[in-house]
Order: sequence, then C-alpha cells, then structure tokens
Amino acid sequence: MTAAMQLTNVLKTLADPTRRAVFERIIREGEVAATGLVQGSKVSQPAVSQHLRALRDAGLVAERREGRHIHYRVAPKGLGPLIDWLGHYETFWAERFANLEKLLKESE
Amino acid sequence: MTAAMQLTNVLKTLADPTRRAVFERIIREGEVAATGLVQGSKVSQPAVSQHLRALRDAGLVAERREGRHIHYRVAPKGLGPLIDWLGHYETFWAERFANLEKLLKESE
DNA sequence: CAATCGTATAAGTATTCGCTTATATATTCG
DNA sequence: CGAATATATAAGCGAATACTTATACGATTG
Repeated sequence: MTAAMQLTNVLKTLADPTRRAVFERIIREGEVAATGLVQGSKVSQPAVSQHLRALRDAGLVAERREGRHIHYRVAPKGLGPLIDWLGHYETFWAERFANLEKLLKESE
Repeated sequence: MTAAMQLTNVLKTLADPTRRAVFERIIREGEVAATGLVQGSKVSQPAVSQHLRALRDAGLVAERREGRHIHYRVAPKGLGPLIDWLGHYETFWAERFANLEKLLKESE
C-alpha cells in the first residue's frame, strides 16, 4: 500500500461526520467498549460496528479484547499519513501562510 | 456552516485521489490555468472542471480570471478547518505521540 | 448445556460520487 | 459578426457509501 493510498484511506475515514464523531469520542474517553459508543450514538449498533471496522482498517484505532467486551483506543500513528502530507507541503504554504507550526500553536 | 461541516467538506474534498492530485499540482505550480491542469490529467476536461469547483467550494483554491483563462491558486486558509481540528486534539495525542509540531519537523 | 450479552457480519436499499459525452457560456480574434 | 478557444454545466450511469433489519458468532453466566 502506497503512502498516497494510506492518506486516501485516512481522509475518507475521517470525512464521514458520524464516523468522525465515534473517533472523537474514543479520543476523549481514552478507551471505550463498543457498547459505550453505541450509547448516545444516533445510529444503530451495526452501524457503529462498521464505523469501528473502518477506523481500524485505516489504522486510526486499535482494539483490546477483555471478555465479551472489546475496548477501542486511538492509534495515534494512524494520523501519520495525514501529518506527513501536511508537512510535505508545508514549505509551499509557508510563503503565504506563515507555517503550520505557528498555526498549530495559534489554534489552541 | 458549522466548523464541523467545513471540516467534513475539506476532508471529503481531499479524500478523492484525482481531486487531491489536482490540488497538489496547483500547490506545486503556484498558479495554473484550468487548461494546464487538464493536460497531463487522466480524466476529461469536465471532470477537472468539476474537481476545481469542489476545491473552490471547499475554500481550498481561489481563481483569477485573465481573458479566456482562469488561473487557479491555493487558498491556504482553506486548510484552516483541518489544521484547527488537528490542533484541537493535539493535547490528547501529545501524551502518547509526542506532539504535532515535532512530527511536522520530523516529516521534512 | 442453555440463556444471555457484546459484537460482528449479511443482505438489501437509497443516496452520493466521479466519471463520461454532449452542450452551453464567456472571451478573444479575424 | 462569425469562428475559435477556454471553461462550465447538464444529463446519465455504474460504483461506492452509509444506513437499516435480521442473523450469526463468541464469551460468560446460571
């Protein structure tokens, strides 16, 4: 799998708002079982399960089985393709947009 | 339009490899007419035109008319929603993944 | 073992997407 | 004005997407 394909996967996976909401909840809660993610979600359990699979396939989350429960956590390396891509073009934006580092600081 | 919706637009727009390739060419070439982008593209002129519209609608490129030609250039602010989103969750990743700034430096 | 709980998969469907060909809308040139 | 150039829009189509309900699988419990 090329870097471009990985980036495409990450972008496609994060582009869906429902799936991104699941991802953000995992970020905030640290480690959550799928049940916990279904609670408070607008969509059904299978839909959440499908989103979790997509997130895992994209390398954005990892799972840990504990009895009947499967706990999901963020796999920060999954964002690597996105970070790399932004960094790769940073020099082109720097000329007219300061630079990404500065932006990251300002956005906090 | 909420911030989440803008982010969704940016992610969706960049998620298509053909469209992202158009965007990357605009980045590299600085300012290009649509004709130049059609040359060397795998897809037809209308397809390129549709991608350019999507990029403009997402705020990722700006255009400047000059006679019959329309020159496209990157609108760096268009990446704002993406940068902001990454920055917003930076603190959550920092614990286990150093921080985005460091990553950006390393990725050069 | 049987019932139950947590999660995944299967199958079907409506919507969205990216592409094509054909046509329309500027803008310039002779 | 009429022809040519640069770009956009229209219409249609096949593939992908995100959801649903129904069912299967895996692990625990009584």
